Amino acid sequence: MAISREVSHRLERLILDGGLVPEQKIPSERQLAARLGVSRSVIREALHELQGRGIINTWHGKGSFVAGMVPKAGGREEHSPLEHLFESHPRTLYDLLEVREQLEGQAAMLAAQRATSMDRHRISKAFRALEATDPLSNARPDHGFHLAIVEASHNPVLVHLLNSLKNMMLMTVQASVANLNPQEQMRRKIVLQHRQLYDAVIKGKPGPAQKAASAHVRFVSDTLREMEKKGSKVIRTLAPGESGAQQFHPEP
Amino acid sequence: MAISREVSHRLERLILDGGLVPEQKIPSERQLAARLGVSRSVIREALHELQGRGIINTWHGKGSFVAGMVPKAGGREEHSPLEHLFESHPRTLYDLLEVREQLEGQAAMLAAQRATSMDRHRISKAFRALEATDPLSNARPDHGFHLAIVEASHNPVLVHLLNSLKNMMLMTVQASVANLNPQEQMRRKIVLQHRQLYDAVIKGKPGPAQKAASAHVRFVSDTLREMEKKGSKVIRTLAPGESGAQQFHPEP
DNA sequence: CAACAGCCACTGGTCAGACCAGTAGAAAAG
DNA sequence: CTTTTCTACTGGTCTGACCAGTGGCTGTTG
Repeated sequence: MAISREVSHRLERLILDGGLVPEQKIPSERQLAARLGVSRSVIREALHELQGRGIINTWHGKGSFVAGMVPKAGGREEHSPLEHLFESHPRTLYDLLEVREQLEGQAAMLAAQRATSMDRHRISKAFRALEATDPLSNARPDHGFHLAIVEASHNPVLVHLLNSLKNMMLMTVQASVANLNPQEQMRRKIVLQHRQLYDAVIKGKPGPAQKAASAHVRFVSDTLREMEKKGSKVIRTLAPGESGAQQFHPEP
Repeated sequence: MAISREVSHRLERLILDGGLVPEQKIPSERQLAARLGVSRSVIREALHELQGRGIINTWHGKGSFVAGMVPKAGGREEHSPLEHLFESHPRTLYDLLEVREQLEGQAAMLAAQRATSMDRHRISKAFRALEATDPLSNARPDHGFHLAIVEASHNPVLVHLLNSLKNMMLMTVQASVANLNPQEQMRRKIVLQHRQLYDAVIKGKPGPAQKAASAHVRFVSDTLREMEKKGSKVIRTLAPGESGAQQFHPEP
């Protein structure tokens, strides 16, 4: 097998296992060449393969960076069968939340088991940003916090699925925080749930982490349901400029 | 924009527009370099991008050829990022099984709760077919049984996800039954697990149903792992004629 | 004649070193 | 202090060489 192929596989594996994390800078071509004992051409060809499959982004003069493993929002409009179903039957939202409840729980459990010190650091950072921000103004910290946990599960399949589900939700429903936070009472509960989840994951308690994450999604789902029942219109429009997915893909 | 990117785009466009036909040989790197007035490095990097996307295949000493899009029954041939990842990193199989363990459990639980009389009838029918068939000869009854249960969960998101995951598995690994059944001992265990799952769902016991389904997937995963460790090559080729995608769409 | 071995002109794969072109931070100028 | 300039990075391109598979042509040999 060609060396460049081996290199690209090695890097890809490293990224999937969490050795290299989204947004993280990859060593320069010259450094990689020296460290792996191959010529720079080989490195460049390997990096171009990864570019081709959207795993890394490269900027002239700055370097190469790991891209998020999320389906691209920009570019081609591929309406998957599921998305189609989703648009025509908004009630599917609760089916989706039902599945998310399960998967977020599993992700939190695995994160509590497998998180490396760097994972914990990223989760903590995201958590601090979450607590520092007013959730009303911005949904990003909330996404960042949950994403950090999911990625700490070191299961690329899980990462991909949850990202798809979340993006799909955002196409129909404004992020849950925007819907729920207005009520101060709700806001407090959510903050508490986040803290419980954070503690469980950081302290490496799989069981409590799973329960906390599941309960959180469950709470959001139940509350949305109740709001709709009471006639409060759930915001189903997307805030302009917030595709929910693009933020992880600053296109080169 | 980098020249190599322009070249790869130009070639991709050419291929998509039909200027270059699958199986057709692409001009040699040196020819392309001379004809486009760029260095060979640029051509090689562009070709590596196309390789990364699975658009071309390259063989040392022979040349580069336009990859034939695998003609699937459905017609749509989008190599999702996840599928791509999956083909090049077989270890992801266990990540996938890890997620399936969770989702199949949830599906069984919901099925036990929500199955209508018609659902029960379909499940029973599929179960009888499963017990009547020799699993060695055909994997369809096994799929049919699990599918009936998943559909009885009445959660379209769950149905869709598990269907996708199963299809993805079949692209890399021959259906688990084909790998496991040869050992009579394994076969008995699997039959027993199926029966437990069936009983729990039909009798409307959510908890046991969930556990049975999860345990079943877990057992398959563990066994596959063990087989690979012992050196037994897990069949990773697809049986001819079974595309794995068409057989799970009996939906009207 | 046919079958074989060897040669040779391809193909892609790798290497080395040079230079161009953006970027960002440090140092010098205002 | 702010602004400009310099400098040490980053990736992008080019050149020319050599290694390594592939397959066809050719001369030898049975």
